[in-house]
Amino acid sequence: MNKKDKVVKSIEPCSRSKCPVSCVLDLLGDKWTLLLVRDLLLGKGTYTEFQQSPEGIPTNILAERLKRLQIAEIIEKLPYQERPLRYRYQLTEKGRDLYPVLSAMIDWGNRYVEGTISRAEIVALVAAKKYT
Amino acid sequence: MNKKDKVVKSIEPCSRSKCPVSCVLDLLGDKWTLLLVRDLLLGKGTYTEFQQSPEGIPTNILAERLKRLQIAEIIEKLPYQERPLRYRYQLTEKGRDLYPVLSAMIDWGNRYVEGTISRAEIVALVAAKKYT
DNA sequence: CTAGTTACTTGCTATTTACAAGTGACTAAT
DNA sequence: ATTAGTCACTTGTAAATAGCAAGTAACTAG
Repeated sequence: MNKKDKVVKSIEPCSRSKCPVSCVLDLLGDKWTLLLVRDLLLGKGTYTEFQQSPEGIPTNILAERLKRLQIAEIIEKLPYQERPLRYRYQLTEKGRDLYPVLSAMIDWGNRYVEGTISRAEIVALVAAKKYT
Repeated sequence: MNKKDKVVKSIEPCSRSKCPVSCVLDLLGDKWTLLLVRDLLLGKGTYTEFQQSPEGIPTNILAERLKRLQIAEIIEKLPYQERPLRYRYQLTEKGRDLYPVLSAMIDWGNRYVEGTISRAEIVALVAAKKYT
């Protein structure tokens, strides 16, 4: 095999078992992927917007995760301007339907992890365009 | 520092930001941890029961995750017999309250990942004690 | 006293992550 | 026309984590 094999392997879900939890974790089970889904749900869409989120995702990981999410058809990349041609990422229906998962995480985090900002605060920050 | 420093670092949640999603992922964002929570919700509790789950968790990872979940007070280890003394792990209230997260994942997985077994099938397998 | 079971631990290799720096396409300013 | 700047990545490398096989400790039953 060649050196230049930096192809993102599409990570066959259900490689470990047919359990839906296991399959979902094959796709989304890491520290960064659902943070991108969160950003997208909150209205972010460009590479630099993702980079600016407070967690500070490394750029190689960002690029790799965006590719995997596209392959999984959770997001799609669409041009939003010409001259210069620029793209933004957005959730597909499949991606938007991850909202209940995020929502359950927010509730649990707010209840059990001290110091987390509340759902209301998140919404307010987004409304005030102070979300970074 | 000594060689014998195999202490499980308690992974400070909120190390990256105060966002609840980020904090929850600090705790549970990997391919194995929520699978253990699933097993516990389905009634498993011993080390070998976890090992026998179809995904085949490596034993060092199993031991490490169990320690982290105890530190996070998501599970507790309780003796269930003497001679020989044996322990089983069980969810705390904090742990049981992760059910909505798992539930949302099951729904999404059933809808979007082809070939996953349905929630009904999981429940049936558990009822028939055929869940491994 | 030997074999078996349970619950891990250790050693080693392979894969993944993190961080810093670099690249290429394009545009706007001098 | 050259230079500087922005955006969206890519590359290189070190460090951390995962995966696999084997080993160990405590106990018990035969």
